Amino acid sequence: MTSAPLAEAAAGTSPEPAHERVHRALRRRILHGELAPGQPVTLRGLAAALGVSMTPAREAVRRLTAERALETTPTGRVLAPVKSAEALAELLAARALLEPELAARAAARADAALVARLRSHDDAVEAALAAGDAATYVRANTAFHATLYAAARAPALMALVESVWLQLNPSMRILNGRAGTAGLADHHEQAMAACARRDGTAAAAAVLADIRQAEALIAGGG
Amino acid sequence: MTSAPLAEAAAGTSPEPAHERVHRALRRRILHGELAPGQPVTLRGLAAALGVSMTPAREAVRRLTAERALETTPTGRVLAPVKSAEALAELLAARALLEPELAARAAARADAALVARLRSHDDAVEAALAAGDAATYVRANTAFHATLYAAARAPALMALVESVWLQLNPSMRILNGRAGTAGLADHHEQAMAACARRDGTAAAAAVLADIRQAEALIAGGG
DNA sequence: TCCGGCGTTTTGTGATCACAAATCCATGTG
DNA sequence: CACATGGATTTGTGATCACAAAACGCCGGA
Repeated sequence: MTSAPLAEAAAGTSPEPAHERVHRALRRRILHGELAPGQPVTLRGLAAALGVSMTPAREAVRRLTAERALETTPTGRVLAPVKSAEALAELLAARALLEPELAARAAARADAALVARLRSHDDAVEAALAAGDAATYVRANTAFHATLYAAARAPALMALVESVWLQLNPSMRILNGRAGTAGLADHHEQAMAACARRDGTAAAAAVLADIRQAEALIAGGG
Repeated sequence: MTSAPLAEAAAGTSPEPAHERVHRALRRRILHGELAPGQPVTLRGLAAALGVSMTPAREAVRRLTAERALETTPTGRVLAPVKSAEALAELLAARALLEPELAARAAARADAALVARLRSHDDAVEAALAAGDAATYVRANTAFHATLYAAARAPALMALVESVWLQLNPSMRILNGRAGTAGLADHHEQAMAACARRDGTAAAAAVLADIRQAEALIAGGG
């Protein structure tokens, strides 16, 4: 197997370790909500799927479990965690504490290019919402927030928020699947307007409202 | 050569994996500030120090790097991260966002036993401060906060805060080494009083003041 | 005294293997 | 028809190995 060491060796510029590639691939799947809660992740299966041996697969899984994106049972089995309603509420509380700060910092550094990228992601959000495509919605919504916060240039805070998303997104997919109502993008609009004005306070308020809306959705959906 | 599989096998109740033991041991060292920033951590060295092979050592290191407690250079070397002043400020900002919430939740659930445990840890803090023992101070101070927040029963928030501590503590040791001033425990006193009264707001305020003091310390120390 | 080059040693990486435990599934029994 | 029980299979774990690259130290020259 893995008879082909991949053509990227020809590029020469990026001798990326295999375990990092596995980590990013699995992380992306989780962040996009493609991994259902409770779904097991086997080392051999993951390794075979990406054409590597068990060792880098194990390293990638360990990293994700450290980020709480995966869960290890007492017997060593690894699976996407099933979050209780209380756990989801706690994660949303964490978002409510962290993300407004990130939004405020981002808005203070915003420029036209950022607003344009945000607009592009928000269009995708609304399109997915209209089409009832839950998976695409989660991906686009995450991309919107990630793009906004990246402008804050606060890597440590960003890492904390991403850890929360990794825990939240698998469950969000199911949640949004049954709550495909409209009008969810209003706060995105406010956030973009705040960025255009470099208004950090308004951006923080918009993001907080966005999160509060998600909280209400969970509380309502039970 | 790990000739002795440890007597814990006799207990029978906990067949704990080796990689978890390595992870906890290394994590404890980092949390206690025993690992100086920039100090390298070699896989073989770590494995030999704990009597295991490279594989579990590698897994433990991966977990810690995922928690941002360790850093990987482009060449694969692993070392305790050297934080810039901006990075430290960002981490303290994260503490200021998260810990007051945890303190408020903890105070609402506080009982006499908790206050007693906090008192015990705070005594150790003041003793270490008086003795100028930086390492013990970091350990006792962390134990005080950890004990308080554990009462909040918010595991996800707690995990985020612990990740911040892991990044902060190695640098804190150096910082406190040169700033051994007195009167630092006042906010701990206020926090314990707030817990005794079940006053969440006051507990949050006390913790926030504690963190602001640390921020001022860093800003002053430059 | 400082600096560049070269060989040795150290180090991370990924694959493979043996082993024990857990899981799964089918079968038989009440 | 529900449920326990048996064995076959899957799975995580930890050790070991070969390999390439990086780090280190030494030495000679300017």
